[in-house]
Amino acid sequence: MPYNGRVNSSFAHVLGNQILAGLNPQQLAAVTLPHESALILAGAGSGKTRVLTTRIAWLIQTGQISPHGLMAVTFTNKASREMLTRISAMLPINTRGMWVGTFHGLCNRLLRTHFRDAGLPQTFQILDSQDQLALIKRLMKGLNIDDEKYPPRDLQYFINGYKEKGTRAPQVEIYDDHSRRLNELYAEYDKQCNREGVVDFAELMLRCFELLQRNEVLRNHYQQRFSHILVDEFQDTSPLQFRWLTLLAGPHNAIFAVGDDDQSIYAFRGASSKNMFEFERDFAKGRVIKLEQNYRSQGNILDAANALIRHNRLRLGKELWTAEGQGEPLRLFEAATDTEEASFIVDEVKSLRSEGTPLSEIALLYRSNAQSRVLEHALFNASLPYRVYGGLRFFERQEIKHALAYLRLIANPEDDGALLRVINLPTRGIGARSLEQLQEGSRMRGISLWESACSTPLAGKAGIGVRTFVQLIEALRARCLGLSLPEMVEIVVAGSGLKEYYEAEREGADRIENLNELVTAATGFEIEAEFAPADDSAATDQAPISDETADPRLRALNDFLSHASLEAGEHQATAGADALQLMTVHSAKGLEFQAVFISGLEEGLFPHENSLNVEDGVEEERRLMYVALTRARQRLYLSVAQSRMLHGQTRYNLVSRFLSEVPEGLLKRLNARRPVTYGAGISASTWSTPNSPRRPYSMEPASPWKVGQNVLHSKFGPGVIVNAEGRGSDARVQVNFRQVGLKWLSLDYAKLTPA
DNA sequence: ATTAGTGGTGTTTTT
DNA sequence: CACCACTAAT
Repeated sequence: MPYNGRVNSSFAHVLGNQILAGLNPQQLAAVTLPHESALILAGAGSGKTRVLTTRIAWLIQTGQISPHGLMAVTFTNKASREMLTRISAMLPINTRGMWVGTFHGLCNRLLRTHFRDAGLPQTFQILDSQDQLALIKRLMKGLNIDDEKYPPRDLQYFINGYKEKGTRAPQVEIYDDHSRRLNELYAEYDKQCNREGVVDFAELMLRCFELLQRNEVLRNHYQQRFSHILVDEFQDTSPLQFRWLTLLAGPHNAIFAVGDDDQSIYAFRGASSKNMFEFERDFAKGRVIKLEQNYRSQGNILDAANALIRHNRLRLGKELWTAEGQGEPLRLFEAATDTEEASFIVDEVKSLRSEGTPLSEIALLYRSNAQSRVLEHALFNASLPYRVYGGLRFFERQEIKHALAYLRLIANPEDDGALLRVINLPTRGIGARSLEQLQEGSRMRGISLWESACSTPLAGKAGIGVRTFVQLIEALRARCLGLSLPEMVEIVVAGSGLKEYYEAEREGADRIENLNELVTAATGFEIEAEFAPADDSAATDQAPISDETADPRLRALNDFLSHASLEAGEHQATAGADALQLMTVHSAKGLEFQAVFISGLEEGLFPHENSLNVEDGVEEERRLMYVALTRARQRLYLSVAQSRMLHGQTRYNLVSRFLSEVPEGLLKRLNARRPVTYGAGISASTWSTPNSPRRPYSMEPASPWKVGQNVLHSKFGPGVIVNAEGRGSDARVQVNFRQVGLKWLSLDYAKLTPA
């Protein structure tokens, strides 16, 4: 629907009232702020998304801007979809052409439109983290770098870290030989990306930033266009993203930043909630609105969350409250093993379901993806339907990546990574030796592997294989031009030989299934794209500055490939069905459920052990726990497993410190710990477990000190035995103490008491 | 050239 | 345990 510039005022008045109805005073104030930058400190469940979308609707409805005159940025694709859905529910406009998206999505859009100005090929491809790591390894091998001394992962971290700060290799400060070498590799890596026409995630941001900084005409154009910039989850912005925002805002535009410093959980990715302090000081200039009324969770849940987060020092300060009642206490279950924890969860889920809670309203949260296995196993055996978010996503599966590599080669033959992935898959008799020759050739002549493959005649079988491959790609490309996207994918899937390859595999059935699914995904993608034909270019071409439209025959393919990298895809079976929701705490951010299980509340896991040595690491973990707690509306379960199978071996952990930060009065312990006597007068304590009365160690001869035993030391405090050796007076045990960590103690000497 | 098998190693969270 | 990199056998 075309925008008329101004809406009939009485019409706007009526609709405006409808839009604003039901907002609390703080929300209303935020929604109707004047055209100035402001910071909205919005606690969990305080109607953050509602405020954001209502402001957009209000700005448009009252004629202050057109749908093209604003930009709204989110972090996840989920969030941006949600925003678009809500806007279209409020306003009778076509949201397709609006600039609402993730940072990376919007940067991609800008770079595609101005690829020439950005110094990129029209068909540049996006590397996901896997692709990036593969490129780094390849680069290092080519340069004969010792990957013991310079682990590829470290280099990846080094490169991304600097890119997220907006620093190119020449500007990096060098401290020692090691960082000098890393930085040389950073420069080499960027050169290689440029040669191949590929761009990693961080590069997408940085390239776009530099484009706007360097090109005044473009910058002015977009500054004039986006008079309002709205940012969701502002606490998660990196320094570079912050500078990108302020560059687009220029001196006159307003940035409406919504965020919650207590929910900042992406510091590891370069995010810094310091941006919030800086933004308040330099842009919002004291215009801060706090949204503290929570509309989601009942009192006890909020009390727990507030009590927990008070242990953090670095806060802007904010306390959630609710007009609803206290509700139920939090339910705590302490299991002996991870398996027992899982079967407890299964039992509870079953009874929740029988009480009428839809499975889709129940979430199982955990700190790390690896924890989902045990839960999935138990759910599968209980035949409860579930859906796992995260983990290996659709577009990250190897068979899909292989198919995409063929498509990428058709779009951009310079993409060495794509070529290496499929030149010998299915096998064409091209082995390591021949590949080395090709790589050597392209390194010497400074050309891509593709060119090398086209021009270097190799002897024997390999030579035939290479020629077959080159001809195959060229034939596929020729057949694809002029076809629709799903037809292209169809042809590539059928013509690449991938299907035959997987048919020969024993476990290839799922993979073939996924390849067929890829064609479906392409069909769905094309249908969506058709809803917004030239909507965007119409708006962009207000000024004659965009590069000529991409070859339309490749445009669809390129868009699809970008989509595959940027939105790896919650593309899974059982999507619509009523199923339990399994996900990491990170991916639960922004969601809410009637009942939530937080499992694995153990030291080393949550908080994660890797966070303990990081500056303010535990505070970030605590914020993560805060996010987890505030996902629940009515019922919240917390569970601990005393022992857990991890990395292939059983580990014994202490109960998470976060549990002791939740006031005891808010908890209902589902299994009270009580002393149990074993053997000849040897007193031990164990966990009373109604669901599985037999514990593993009840099978073994009684002994006072067993691995897994909780103990109390007069000096070191509480701990758990993690290891034991020796007999009689030589007997020693290794204890993991809450306060002082691991210690070996002689049983003859140390004053240990069972706890 | 390809594959199967071995041994060593490292593991958070995501666009 | 799962993913590599490397080796030995085909």
